[in-house]
Amino acid sequence: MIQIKKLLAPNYMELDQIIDTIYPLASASKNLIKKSIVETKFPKGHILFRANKIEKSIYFIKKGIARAYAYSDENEITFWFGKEGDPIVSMQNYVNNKKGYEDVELLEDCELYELKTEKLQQLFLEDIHIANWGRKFSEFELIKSEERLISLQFNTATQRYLALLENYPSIIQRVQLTHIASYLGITQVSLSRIRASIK
Amino acid sequence: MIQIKKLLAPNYMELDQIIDTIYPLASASKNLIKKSIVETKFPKGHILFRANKIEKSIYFIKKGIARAYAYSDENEITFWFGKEGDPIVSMQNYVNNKKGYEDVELLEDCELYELKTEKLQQLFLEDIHIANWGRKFSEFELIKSEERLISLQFNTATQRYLALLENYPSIIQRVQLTHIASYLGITQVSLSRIRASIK
DNA sequence: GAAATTATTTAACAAATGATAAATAAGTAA
DNA sequence: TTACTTATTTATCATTTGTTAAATAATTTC
Repeated sequence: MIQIKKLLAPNYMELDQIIDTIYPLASASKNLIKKSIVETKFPKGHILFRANKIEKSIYFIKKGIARAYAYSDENEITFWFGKEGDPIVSMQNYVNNKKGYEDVELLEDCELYELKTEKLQQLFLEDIHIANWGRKFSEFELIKSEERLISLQFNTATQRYLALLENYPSIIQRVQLTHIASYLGITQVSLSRIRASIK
Repeated sequence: MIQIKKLLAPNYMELDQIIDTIYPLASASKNLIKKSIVETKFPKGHILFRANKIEKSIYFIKKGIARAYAYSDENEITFWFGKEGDPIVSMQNYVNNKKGYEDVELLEDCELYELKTEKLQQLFLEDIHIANWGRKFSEFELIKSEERLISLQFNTATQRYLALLENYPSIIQRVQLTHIASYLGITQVSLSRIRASIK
């Protein structure tokens, strides 16, 4: 079991690759972004974003995984997972300068690239290529969000679990089932039943 | 009943207001966008987008309502409603130049503003203000998508119905319940039960 | 307006999921 | 290792939602 984990463990995701995957930039523009980015590390369990706070940065994951969750009544509900290469953004914050409704918790020791939102906003107004990079960034996040939405609306819990297993095996291997159940919109008891039924 | 419908019927949404609400533009940039837009009309029932086709335009709704739906097995599932002021976009198309998976059907006689995607993409590369306008456009769509996602994941069907009633009363008054049930992720029988239970 | 069509509600039973509690398994720390 | 804590599974029963069919209501067409 531990061997499988090791085999599937993703490598570090380098900054250049993250930036280029969103939208290829000529080096002048790319350097403007890179100059604004610093690397940081936090241990497993660190709360990177707090609900009801205005966060001043967005991040990209070099190494590790994270989850975003919010509260419904007393219950903590996970609605997002991020792994190597993924951005960590509080959308209400990033887009509207409003307080976010989510906490972001690091589920492993993480290495992150940090980018101050204010600096990025400034670059959007100064460099058309970076403005288009920012446009593509949100477009891709939107595609992901829509896929997720349709998966929730169209598929049964069992189908959603199988899809997660298929598309993001590393999440299931690295994250505890409580969080996965909540991400799938079901209880952890229900997820256990589903796992038993598909064997 | 008909009187209530009339009272709540929204007015025409003018193009300037739609553009400005996304991101205020100086008149030079705004005119570049407006020059690329033409008005069109289609009758109720018209299929504006076809699944598995590459659509060449995006639209904004001046007057009327529309829905997007896709098929899961044999079942048609509505996952989006648009009303006056809303954009009609096939995301896979707009973002990735890929075939969309959805049909878009007009649920009333509609007046639309049409904007050729290719022309808009060109403007993104030529005008930094329009690039940022396009960025804000996707950012706001992303916020809406995330809200929808969280509503699906966090709330019961009854809560989702009540929220729709609260936030988009015009949808419930103008759209048949079959579509609303499918949008809420439940059957129309189940929606009937919910409606009966909250009286 | 009457007939035909479509939309919505109601009823009865099946299947899936939730809630609670207890049992087992896995992981952590002394 | 052993004890302790946390995670996961299993069991039971209640609630919600799905499925199918029939009844009623609303809308459309002639």
